[in-house]
Amino acid sequence: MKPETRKDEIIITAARLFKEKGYSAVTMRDIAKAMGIKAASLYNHINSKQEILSNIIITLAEEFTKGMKIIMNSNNNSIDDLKNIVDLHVKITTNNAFGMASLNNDWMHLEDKLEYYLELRKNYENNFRQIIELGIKNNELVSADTNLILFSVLSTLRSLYIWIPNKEDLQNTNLASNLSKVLLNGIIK
Amino acid sequence: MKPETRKDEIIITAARLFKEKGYSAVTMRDIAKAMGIKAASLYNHINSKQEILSNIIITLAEEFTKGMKIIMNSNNNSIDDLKNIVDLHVKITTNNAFGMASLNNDWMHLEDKLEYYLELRKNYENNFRQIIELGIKNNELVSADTNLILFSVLSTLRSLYIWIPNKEDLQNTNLASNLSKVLLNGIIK
DNA sequence: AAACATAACTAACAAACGTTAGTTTAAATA
DNA sequence: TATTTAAACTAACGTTTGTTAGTTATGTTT
Repeated sequence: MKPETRKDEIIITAARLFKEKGYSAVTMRDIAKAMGIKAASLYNHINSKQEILSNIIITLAEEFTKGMKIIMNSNNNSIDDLKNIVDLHVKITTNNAFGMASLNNDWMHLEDKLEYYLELRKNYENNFRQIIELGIKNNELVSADTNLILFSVLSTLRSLYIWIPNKEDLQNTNLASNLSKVLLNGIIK
Repeated sequence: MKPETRKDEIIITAARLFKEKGYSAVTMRDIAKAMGIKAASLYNHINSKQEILSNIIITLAEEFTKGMKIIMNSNNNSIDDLKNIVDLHVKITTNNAFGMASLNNDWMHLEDKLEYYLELRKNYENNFRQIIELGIKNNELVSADTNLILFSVLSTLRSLYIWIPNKEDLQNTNLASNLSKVLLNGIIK
């Protein structure tokens, strides 16, 4: 996530501040100050505070959608699908941990894009659930409650943004495979 | 979490709204409206908005501290300790899922009580880590990275507040034991 | 009946909010 | 050199924010 345009710089700066205090607690003056300019100057590059938020969230949500589509279209078994989902979360979160905080905590402040976001999320979860159900059906996974497995795995993956920036000792090359072991060993048959 | 005093009613109402939109996005007028009164009337019962937040969060944080102390003082093996921690989270979250949202997402808006909260949280995580380390040392748990196990389990437990209110199909009597299986089977030797 | 307590109210405050309008500066292009 | 463009600026706007002060209504206790 390197800034290419001035608009990108604003979005990246905002995402960093949104992670620390949440969307509602960050003012346009906060964002401007972090960039060394005045709040009004931001409006040469963006149309509204809301636009910053939806840019952060929708970009990420679409990355997940795209990644999931590739996984669903592959002909792997369920366990490899799950490992690829872990990889997907680790990769996206490593590239943009700040943005992931907004995705997790500030999606309800989306206005125009709220409905679209909720649809993307619903579809993502449904695909995830489908992979788990198929794994149970094919006897690759233990037959625990599907929603409980989904909840457990997804909760951990969604919390990655909190831990990844703080832990260089968990080097990211191995993080995904180590995480897969801890997360999936309990449900693999 | 039944309201006993008018102050309790305010805190419970506020917690519900805080869960939906976050502390910063909820106004005193929002809270008042939800109770059918005017914002100024709230100040007959509480001293500030901040007081509402710290009441919600510190009460819960101290419940966790108390529960952890009991677990640490028992002479159980590590696996039973972990199961008891799962129970503790399920119990507290079931009783006050709204408040748990504030604990997870709005702790950074604590002012006077921030330092105290961070200390409670640090101690809790250290105790949790200690239990895992002892389990590995005693050959009860697989020797994966301690912090990775801690992160994985704690992420799921901290996200319970999102799922518990929506899922009556996961009946709470069995939730804790089912969750223990999914969460812990992967790390138990 | 008088005094008190509880819990609401109206009205207003200063500060902070997102945003707009119009202007200036400096660098790139013609 | 003249023109254009990018990106900053100052000043202000109407609104919303948390909060305070003083008042009123309704029961409860003396």
